[in-house]
Amino acid sequence: MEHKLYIYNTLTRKKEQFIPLHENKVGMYVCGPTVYGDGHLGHARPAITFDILFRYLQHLGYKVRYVRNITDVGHLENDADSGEDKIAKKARLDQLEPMEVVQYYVNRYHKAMEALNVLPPSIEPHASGHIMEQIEFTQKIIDAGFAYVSEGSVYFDVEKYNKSNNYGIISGRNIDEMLETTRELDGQSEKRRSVDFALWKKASPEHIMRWNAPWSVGFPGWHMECSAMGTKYLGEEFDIHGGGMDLMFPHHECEIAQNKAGLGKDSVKYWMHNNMITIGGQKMGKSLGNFITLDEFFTGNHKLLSKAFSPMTIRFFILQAHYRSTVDFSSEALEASEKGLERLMDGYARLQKLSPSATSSIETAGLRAKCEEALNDDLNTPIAISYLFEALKVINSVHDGKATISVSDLEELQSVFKLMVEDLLGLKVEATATGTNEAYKQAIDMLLNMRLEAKRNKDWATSDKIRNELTALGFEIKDTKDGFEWKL
RNA sequence: GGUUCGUUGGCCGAGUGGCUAGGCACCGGUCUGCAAAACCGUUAACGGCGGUUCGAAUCCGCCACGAACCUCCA
Repeated sequence: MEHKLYIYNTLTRKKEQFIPLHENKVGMYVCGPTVYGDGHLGHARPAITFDILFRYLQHLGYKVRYVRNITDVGHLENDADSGEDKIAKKARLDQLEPMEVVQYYVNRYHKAMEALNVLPPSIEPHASGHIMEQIEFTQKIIDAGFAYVSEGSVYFDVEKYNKSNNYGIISGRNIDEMLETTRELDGQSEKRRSVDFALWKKASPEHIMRWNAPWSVGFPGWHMECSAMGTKYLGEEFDIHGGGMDLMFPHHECEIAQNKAGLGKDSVKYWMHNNMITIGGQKMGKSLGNFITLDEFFTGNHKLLSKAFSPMTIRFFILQAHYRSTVDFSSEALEASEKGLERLMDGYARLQKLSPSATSSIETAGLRAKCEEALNDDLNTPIAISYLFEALKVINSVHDGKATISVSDLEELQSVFKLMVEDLLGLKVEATATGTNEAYKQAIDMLLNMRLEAKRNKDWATSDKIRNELTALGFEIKDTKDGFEWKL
C-alpha cells in the first residue's frame, strides 16, 4: 500500500511509519466512556481524534476493525477496599437497575456522537457482556504465575512481573520509586504490594454488580476488560490502541502487563494518546467538576457559555488543534472556530456553483498532496485545515470574477474539498438548528406585522393574501385583540 | 517529592536550524442609497539567561512560570 502515514507511538515517544501487522487490514482499539454520566467536551476529543484516524485509514484503502468499548462495570470510586462501584452507586441513588443507568447514558452518548458526526465503531463491546472472557484471562495470568489469590480477590504481582519484564514501559514510571513512595500506605491490605492491582475483586455485600468466578462472587478489575475484549476481537496482537493521556497510567500500563503476562507477548504495536482539553488552563474532568457536557454546548445552557455551539463547531474546534496538544476551551475560542467554520463551509458551498473557464489563472494542483501530507504527519488536522483556508481564497477570487478556473481544475478542487471536508474531517453542512429557528420565527413575525399594518390601512387585499398564503403553507393564523398568534 | 510535557503576535493555535501556517479580532479597501453581511489586503510573536552555529523561535544547559500523571478521570 503506497502511503507514508506516520503516527506518534507513545511506547517509543517517536513518530513511526505505520505498517500494519496484516497487509491491508488494521485492528484498532480505543478506550470508550464509563457510562455513569453525560459525555462532556473531554469525551469528544478521543472520539473525534480516532474517528479521523478511522476515516483516514479507510481512505488509504485499509479494511479497519475499530473496537471502542463501553465500560459499564463501574470502577471503584474510592480506594479498592472500601470503594463502591460508580455505576452501582449511581443506580442506588436513582433507585434504578445498574443496567438502566448504563442504557440511559449509552443512548445519550450515542446521540452526542452522532451529532458530532463520529462514525460508529465496528464493534462496541460492553465490559459487562464479557465477564467470562475476563475470568478466563485472569486465570491465564494466574497460570502463568503472575497473579495471586488473596481472600477471594486476584491481584497482579507487579514486582514479580517487573523482574522479567518492564512495568513502567509506557508511563516511564520506575517501580522501585513507586514501592518506596507508597510503602507507608501499606496497611493490613490483602495485596502483597501497594503497586499490585486487582484482576478480580470479591464483592462486598452492598456491591450489587456481581458475578460468579472461581475465586469469589465479585467483579473484574478495571484494566481487565480492555485486555479481554481487545484480544477477543482483534487478536493477541493488533495494530493500534488509543485513548486519553490520563489513561496511560495506570490503565494502559496495567493492560500491557496483563497481556504480556497472560499471553506471553506484547499485544499492541502502536499506542496513541490524545491530550486533554483544559478550561482556565486546567484539565476538564469529572473529578474536578469543571466539565461542560456536550448537551450543554449544544443548548448553550451553561454559565460559561456565551451562546449555544453546534456539534460541528465543537468538532471543528477540536480539529483546529493537534490531538497531542492540550487545547484550552473558552467561549471566545469557540466563537472564533464557529466563524471560521462558517466561512469554510460557505466557501465549500460556493465551490459547487463556480463556473469554469477555458483556462485557469490560479494554481489548484498540489492541494490534495499537501492535505494528505499533513494527515500523514501524525494526523496534523490544523495544518490540513490551514491549506483549505488558503484554497478558499482561490475559490472566492474565482467567484468574484478576479480569477478563472478550468473545468479539470475545478473538478479537482471540488473533489479534494469533498474528500477533506466531508469524508476525512467529517464536517457536514448543518442547518444550525437554534439560529435557524429563531430567524425563521422572526421572519414569520415580520410577515404578520406587515399584515397587521395592512389591516390598519384597510388594505384587505394584502392582509388576506398574507394570511391565505401562510395558511396554504400549513400555518394557523389567529387574530387576537391586540395582534396575532401563529403556529405551524 | 518522582515522572512527563508545555511556555509562540490582542485571543486561539501550527511549525521548521536560514524561506510570512491558519482561524478570530483590529485596521485599510471593494460592494451598498446608508448600514449590516460578504469578499480582498495589511499589521503583529516566538518566557528569561547563557551556549553550539556563518545563522536559532527551532539544538543544548540553567532559571522562571504553568500543566498532566503518581486515586477515579477521555
